[in-house]
Amino acid sequence: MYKDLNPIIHSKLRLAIISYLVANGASDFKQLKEVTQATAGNVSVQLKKLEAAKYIHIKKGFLNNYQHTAVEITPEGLAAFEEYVDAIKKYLP
Amino acid sequence: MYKDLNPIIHSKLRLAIISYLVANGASDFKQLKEVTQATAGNVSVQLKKLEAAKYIHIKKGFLNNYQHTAVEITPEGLAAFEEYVDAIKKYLP
DNA sequence: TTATTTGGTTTATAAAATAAACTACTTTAT
DNA sequence: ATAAAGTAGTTTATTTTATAAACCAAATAA
Repeated sequence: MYKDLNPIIHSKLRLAIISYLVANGASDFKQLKEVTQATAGNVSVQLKKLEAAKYIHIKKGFLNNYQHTAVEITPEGLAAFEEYVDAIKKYLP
Repeated sequence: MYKDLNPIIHSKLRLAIISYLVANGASDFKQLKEVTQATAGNVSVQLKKLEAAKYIHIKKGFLNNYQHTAVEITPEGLAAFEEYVDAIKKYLP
């Protein structure tokens, strides 16, 4: 069933972000923007949606006097990603 | 880059439809509606988008007095699907 | 001190996804 | 013969999404 693809994960940019977090551990706003090559606005919006879904945790602070937004995946986020992977694999040869 | 995921294929329902066509050859409206468990309206809209992208070919006719909409994937559709598969695999463990 | 850069957020808009309502024709029941 | 029900889809309306442009605040450089 096509609805098995969790729409929170399925978004192109959110999938890229979650996938990166799963593969590389914790990250931050700047790095996620770089690796995805998305605009800052888009990254900001999608991080908020992932946080609202409790798939990531966002911690704002400072690093070398500049603001710094740390991002880490939650256990729920990891579980949702794994479910998503199982679901989408059914569509791939 | 997250933009490598072809948005025409990436849609949940369109991915289910294209994937089914690739795996099972030609199909028709009714069968695609059944296997995806989507509403008729949603199937109708997504088939039109796939046709507009020239990823499928739609042939309307009659079968046992009832209208019948045959659907088959085009070579462009198959190529786009294969590219999509390569792209999304980069996000999966 | 006035630019410029860094690190973001908010806002505006266009595009998507989806289901409800509708159309047209066929078959069945009365 | 005609009303009711079923088949096969399309169109329309509505809610979400995705996205980038414009914006904001603080730090550093000129």
